[in-house]
Amino acid sequence: MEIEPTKSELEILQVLWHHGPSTVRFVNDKLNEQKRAVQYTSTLKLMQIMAEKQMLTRDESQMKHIYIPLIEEGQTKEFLLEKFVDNMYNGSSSSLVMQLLGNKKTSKEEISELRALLDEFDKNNA
Amino acid sequence: MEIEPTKSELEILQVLWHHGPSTVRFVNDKLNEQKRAVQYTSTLKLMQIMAEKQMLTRDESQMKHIYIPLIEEGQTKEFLLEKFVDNMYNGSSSSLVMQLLGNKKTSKEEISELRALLDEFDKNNA
DNA sequence: TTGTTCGTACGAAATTTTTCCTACCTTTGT
DNA sequence: ACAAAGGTAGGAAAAATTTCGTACGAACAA
Repeated sequence: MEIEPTKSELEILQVLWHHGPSTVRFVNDKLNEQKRAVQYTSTLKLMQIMAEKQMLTRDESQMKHIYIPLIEEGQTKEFLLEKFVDNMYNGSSSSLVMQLLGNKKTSKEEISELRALLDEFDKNNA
Repeated sequence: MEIEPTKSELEILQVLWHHGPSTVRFVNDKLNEQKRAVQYTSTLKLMQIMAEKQMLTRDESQMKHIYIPLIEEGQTKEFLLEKFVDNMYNGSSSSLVMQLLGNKKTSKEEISELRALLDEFDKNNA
């Protein structure tokens, strides 16, 4: 993995990962709903660039091109998370989680969820 | 908190947080040791800009100015982590931790560390 | 004293990322 | 047929970030 999506590229990838292959129009609408105001041609341009970079591919058989992510969600996020942990917490995952637990915005539900995950993990790795 | 350090700014902040108030020379040396080749004047410029932005302040009483972080480590990292979780995992911390657990690079030690953290947390919040 | 080293200031340039204008083509509705 | 709506392509510009050259003063060593 040598591909590091920029902030805006990641926004687009999220839409495609979440909703599957989509037109530019669809992605642009989602961004405007969920994120911020952005012109159609800006999104178009970015997605074209992403296709050049081999981050996406597209089906041009119809006039409305369908864009398809070429990089896999889990793999990409794992890569980005690893970089984040390295940069911010000197590679220590537990430091990150400690920060998470100290964060007021992390809800009780999230925390019991965390505990369940860890139990599950232990069970499978006993 | 409205201050969002850039990638390079964060590198500088990490040095200052870790080593305390420092000269440009010191920070630049650390960056070259730990990160990548970068000219002295580049680091200088960046730290001057950060001072303008009120991210740092400096003691100019000596010729070698001493730069001091104005934003707090924990608070800043919490903010950045929250944004990361929002952007990448739609705000779900447990999704992030799940990714962490699935990551081969997360060691067994890290995981028992995690479990200990969670136990500790529960004890204090029973 | 004099030259070398080390510091800051400043401006400009290079790079990266993001945004949008314009042109032009296709589809659709009247 | 024709206008309106919606599509892509491409270039340029804007914005954000990063890098560095040059000038010049202070400290220091010979």
